[in-house]
Amino acid sequence: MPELPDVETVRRDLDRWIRGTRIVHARSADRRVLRPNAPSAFARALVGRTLRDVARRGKWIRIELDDGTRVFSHLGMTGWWVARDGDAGAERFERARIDLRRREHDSSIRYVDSRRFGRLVVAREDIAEWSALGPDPLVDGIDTRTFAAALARSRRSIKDVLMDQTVVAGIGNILATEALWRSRIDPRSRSNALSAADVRALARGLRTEIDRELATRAAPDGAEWNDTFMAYGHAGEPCPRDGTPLVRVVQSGRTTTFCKKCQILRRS
DNA sequence: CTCTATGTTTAATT
DNA sequence: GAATTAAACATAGA
Repeated sequence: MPELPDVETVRRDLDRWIRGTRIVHARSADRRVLRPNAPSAFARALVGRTLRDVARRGKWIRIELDDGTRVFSHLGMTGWWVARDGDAGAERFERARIDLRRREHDSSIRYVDSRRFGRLVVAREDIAEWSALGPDPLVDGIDTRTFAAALARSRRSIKDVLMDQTVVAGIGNILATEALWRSRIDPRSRSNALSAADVRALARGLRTEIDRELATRAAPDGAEWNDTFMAYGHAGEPCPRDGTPLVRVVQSGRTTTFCKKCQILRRS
């Protein structure tokens, strides 16, 4: 589920479901997802409060309550939120539920996460993970000068640097793979070897791919996980641009798929 | 049974 | 000390 466009889609859903409602029950027994808080603290902080707004930076969602309490949600690899009727039974892999009172009938939102890499953190102020995030492409935009400076600072591969949440928040394996394909840059290129034109192309590629994925998720058929990618997940298939078979390499433990012909290795 | 997976943190190694 | 890399986490699906 996770990566900027997916998380933004969840943020919009949550905002629609919960803004202005009052929490009548809250429960989670999952110490792993709640870390470092205890289950009792989660319920105690939420019950009776009214939900204000839902913000997002990178892959983190921040829900603000009327007393200033903040609930941070990270979806990990397999997390998402669903809305149900107040009396609906538990979902498969449900890790937390928040029951809401609204005019006529009650509703309930559920956090579902099979692998439990996601987190739900209750705090009185912003948590370190949130504050450490770099600029968000939608909230702040990607400033070419700042972006270029950050890329020039590292000798790591451009693929690794793109996924560094302190450089740009919200880029995961898919966005990095797709943006590099769009900007015709070999993912193994050293970050500090990119030219000014490369940096501009990459910023554009990121923005284009984010907008495209957001539109895909907002489409009426609502497809959440349909394969609309040019390179990601297509190793061995022809590059949509020039037909050369896409190759697969592993960088920092993550699969990267790219075209050796049109994605050129930058060397300094 | 084996392999891979949209992510992050931490331990180990260079 | 900084930078890399591997392992770990927990579970599903091919």
